[in-house]
Amino acid sequence: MTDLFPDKGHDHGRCIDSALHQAEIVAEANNARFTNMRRRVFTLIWQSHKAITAYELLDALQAEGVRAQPPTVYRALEFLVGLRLIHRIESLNAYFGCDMPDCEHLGQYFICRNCGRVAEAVNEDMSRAVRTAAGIVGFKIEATTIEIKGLCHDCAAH
Amino acid sequence: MTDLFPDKGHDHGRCIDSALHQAEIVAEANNARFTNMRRRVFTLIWQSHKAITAYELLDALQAEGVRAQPPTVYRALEFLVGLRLIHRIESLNAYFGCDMPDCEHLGQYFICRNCGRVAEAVNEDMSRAVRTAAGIVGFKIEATTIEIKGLCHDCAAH
DNA sequence: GACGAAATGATATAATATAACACTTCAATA
DNA sequence: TATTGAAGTGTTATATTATATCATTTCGTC
Repeated sequence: MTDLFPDKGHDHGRCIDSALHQAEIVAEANNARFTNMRRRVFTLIWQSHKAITAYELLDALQAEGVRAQPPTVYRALEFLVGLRLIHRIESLNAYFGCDMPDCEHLGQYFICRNCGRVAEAVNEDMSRAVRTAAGIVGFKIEATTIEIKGLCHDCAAH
Repeated sequence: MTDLFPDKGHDHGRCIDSALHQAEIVAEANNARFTNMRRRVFTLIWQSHKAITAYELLDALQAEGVRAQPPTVYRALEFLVGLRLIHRIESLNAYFGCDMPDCEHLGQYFICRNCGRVAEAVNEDMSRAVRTAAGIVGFKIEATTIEIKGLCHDCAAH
């Protein structure tokens, strides 16, 4: 078994740094401006491996002393989702950092209801199953949402 | 190709009747009361093959002369979702009638962004892929959301 | 430095959802 | 059949999530 969820002792500072670095590259490649506000929001999202809501981000920004309003947060989120630097988890109305923003992928999200952590997986069998099912019914796919709720390995064990 | 979406000329009255009939059976089997309000909401959801939001339902009820408030609608929805008589489409914040409430299934929803229709499919390859992926990472599944947006066969053709 | 496009600020409000408490309905049964 | 208790619904208020609109600022380009 390979646990997708990060170790308890993992060096989270490195997670964030690496994500930021990748994000800068992606933004650059898209001729998009990775502004201060966007960087702040992105960094806040990466503070944990949980999904975070727009208003939690807003509170966090305000706690940092930034005078922000909802539209500011939603704009940053829209930007980041657009570049696939983060993903929106529909069933939580929340956002989650993507750790493979440089390749197009159909991600599936495992969401632990106990610890709140989210892990993204890419699974070719699943992608193929979706494509095949769509093909059979003549459906032209534009976006796919796969969200799986339950207990992560750690939480299921306790 | 088998189009999951109903024919233009299909007898929708029969859809509704059949759904209502099945719903009554399911409710009975669960010792649950299929009250007037719940029946009204259920019937409204089945008025079309589109997903409908809570507030659209509320408006429809009020248009029928029923003096309803949001909690009334949300309670009926909760009841119906609980019995799996309807499904919530997370990415639309909307609800959709299930046409196979009598068997437990992992459904996937094809949502046409042009005509708004939704079709539910059950696909064993996909279910297996989800289970396998979860097994590999030691995740205990409790609920799965699969929503696919794009163009249905009819709309893609035009 | 002037200009225009993009980003952000600011205010207001729309859309979605739930908490809390009062009242009614209904089926079981005393 | 009257009682009663649980389930359902009514009602009011409010929480949560999201967007529209217009003013101002920032920033790269000329």
